[in-house]
Amino acid sequence: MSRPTIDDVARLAGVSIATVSRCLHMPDIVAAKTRERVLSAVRQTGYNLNAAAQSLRQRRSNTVLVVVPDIGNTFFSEILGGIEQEASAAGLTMLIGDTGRSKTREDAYVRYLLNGRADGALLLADPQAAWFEIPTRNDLGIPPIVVISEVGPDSGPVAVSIDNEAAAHAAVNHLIGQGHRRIAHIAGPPSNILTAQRLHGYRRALNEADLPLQAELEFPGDFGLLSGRAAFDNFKAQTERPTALFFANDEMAMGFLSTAYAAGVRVPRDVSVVGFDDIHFAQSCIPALTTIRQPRAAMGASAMRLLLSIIAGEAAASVRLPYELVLRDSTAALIPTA
Amino acid sequence: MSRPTIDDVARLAGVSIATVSRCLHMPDIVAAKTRERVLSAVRQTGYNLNAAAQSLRQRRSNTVLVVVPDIGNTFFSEILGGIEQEASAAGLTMLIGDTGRSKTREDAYVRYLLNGRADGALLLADPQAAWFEIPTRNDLGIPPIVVISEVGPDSGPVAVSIDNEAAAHAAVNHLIGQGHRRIAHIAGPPSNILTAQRLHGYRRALNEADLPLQAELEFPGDFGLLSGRAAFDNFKAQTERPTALFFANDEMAMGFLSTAYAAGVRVPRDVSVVGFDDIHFAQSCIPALTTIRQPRAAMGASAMRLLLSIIAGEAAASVRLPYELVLRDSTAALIPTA
DNA sequence: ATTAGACATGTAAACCTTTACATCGTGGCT
DNA sequence: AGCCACGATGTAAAGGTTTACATGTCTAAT
Repeated sequence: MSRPTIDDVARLAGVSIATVSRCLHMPDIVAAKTRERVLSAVRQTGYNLNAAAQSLRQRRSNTVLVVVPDIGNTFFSEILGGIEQEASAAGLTMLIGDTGRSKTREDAYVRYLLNGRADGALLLADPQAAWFEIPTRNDLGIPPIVVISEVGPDSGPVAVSIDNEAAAHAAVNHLIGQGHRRIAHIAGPPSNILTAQRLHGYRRALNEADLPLQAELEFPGDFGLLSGRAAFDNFKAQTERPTALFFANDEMAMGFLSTAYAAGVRVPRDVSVVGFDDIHFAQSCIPALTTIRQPRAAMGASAMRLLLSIIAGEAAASVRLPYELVLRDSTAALIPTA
Repeated sequence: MSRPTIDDVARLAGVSIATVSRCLHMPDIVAAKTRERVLSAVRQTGYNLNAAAQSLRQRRSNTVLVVVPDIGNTFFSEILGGIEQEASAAGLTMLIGDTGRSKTREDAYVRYLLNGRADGALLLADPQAAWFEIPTRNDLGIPPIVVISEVGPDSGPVAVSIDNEAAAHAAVNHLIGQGHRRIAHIAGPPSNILTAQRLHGYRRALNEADLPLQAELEFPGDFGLLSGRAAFDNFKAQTERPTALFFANDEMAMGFLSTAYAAGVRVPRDVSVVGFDDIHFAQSCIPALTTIRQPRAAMGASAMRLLLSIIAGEAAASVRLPYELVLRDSTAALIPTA
């Protein structure tokens, strides 16, 4: 009826429960003959370890929680790969919590961590308030947290990120270098910390090239396909259209590309486009998208290693990794109009 | 140094641990004044429930594990949304395990479930062997499993799916209805159960229209962007090119679209394209992709409800949900060549 | 022959909750 | 006045491991 326990195995094998436990975790210190008998009893009973009891006793769960704002965002998958690699090398199981940007769900995962179901958490982007209300006092035995992507200026938790401001600056500089003078920026959602940083990079690049900042060239956006479409309408409505667009992420750029194509506006002939993130589909856009690549696998791995060392009680500081401007076919030198 | 326990709270509030527990779970049966004192003690100590102890005592974890073969595949996100909704309504936390199609990782999640860390599991697509070696004997207290998408003919576990064979048939029939006679199919990976079913649908449609099955019209594929590109090379190399292509998923179709575009082959003028899944980006392909939509949210919700009822000890049978052929711009009537 | 030590196994405590049952006090009823 | 019932709280057992320590056996060195 109910799960077999270690007692059942011990009884069947004619040994004590301590020996069973040892067979399972340190097989080499138990006599070969005994071990064989025990393992056979394990098979016969269909025994499985009770993780709750184990966690309770060991005061750890051998699990790492990765909290993602939106699984649908393809940006995250490669990061997860990097995390998994390091996690499983350290004997931890990686579990993903998808908040769907909902406060309720987010709270559920905060509780999950606080209740000791995970030995630590990795937060991907867009960290909402709930996580920062967690006291970091490890005198309370609260599991450590590492943030991937940016954290606010108060920078409570340890973080792994690229320099978003510099990357945005590089992207816009590339456009300026190609002769563009009227460059628009489609921003991310205002709530996102990255939005401000990428916007700053955009503005700084314009400033340094003595180009004017114009409010009508800063389009709102929310990182979704639809924002990209809206950006096209916005673009089209302008009396003096920008010749280049810098999107705060690839998905919006893709939304723009398809809408523009349908409306007969050609990229890069009529307008150059730069994205941000280098998501999987960026290479198969039409045209292939020039964008900023973040070293996603490395970011994940790096964050996981950081988390592990904090769990191990070592001091650890935030890490900044290099980005890369990937030149593809969506940008071209400005053709001076006659 | 270490986590505060319920004892610490009880001592501080001057009550027994039973009262503390009651305050946390059934606040209304404890006197208002006491409750207040206890809750304040909880705040002061920074107490958090120890999930391991709770699970151990209650013999359940209030967690559902969702196993995904590849988080990067955007196909899954909407399914997860449907699952989450039902799960949280039932008071369960949804956790995602990403196997990355690796046997090792998959085993890790099997163990996770078997160890009682989750009260049940939902498998998304591509179920590998490991899961089916799990004895379903619930006399051993093994948590139940529900599969989303197809299961093999032996159909051990309960499943939620669409009729892939019929859907493929409908897709190809649409092409035939538009006058196409030479229709190719780009299959999924041979290991995937869906591959065979979609292939059968394709073949049956051809058969019913008295069109010959030709080996050179059945391209291999693996559901990835690159297979789509390879399909283009394959397409281009044929002496008598197909006039329509039915891809076993959208991602491959997208790979084809961008390659074809770059090579000057126009869709749907030169060749019609149908995908499968209706992933997020299908609407913003160039041209927008005709495809089969699976009711993803409904599939997730349905599977979760099924799992819940099995957990509750009720009998439950597999469910089949309706699909939909979404007509967009990548297919057109065949223009008879002069 | 005696004993130190290595090796294999057993004993029992600790990990932290939940919950059935017991206790105690109070107010309402007869 | 005495009793019942009920509401609020306490007591203690149970849930299944891991692991420090104890025990016992055997080998090898003196």
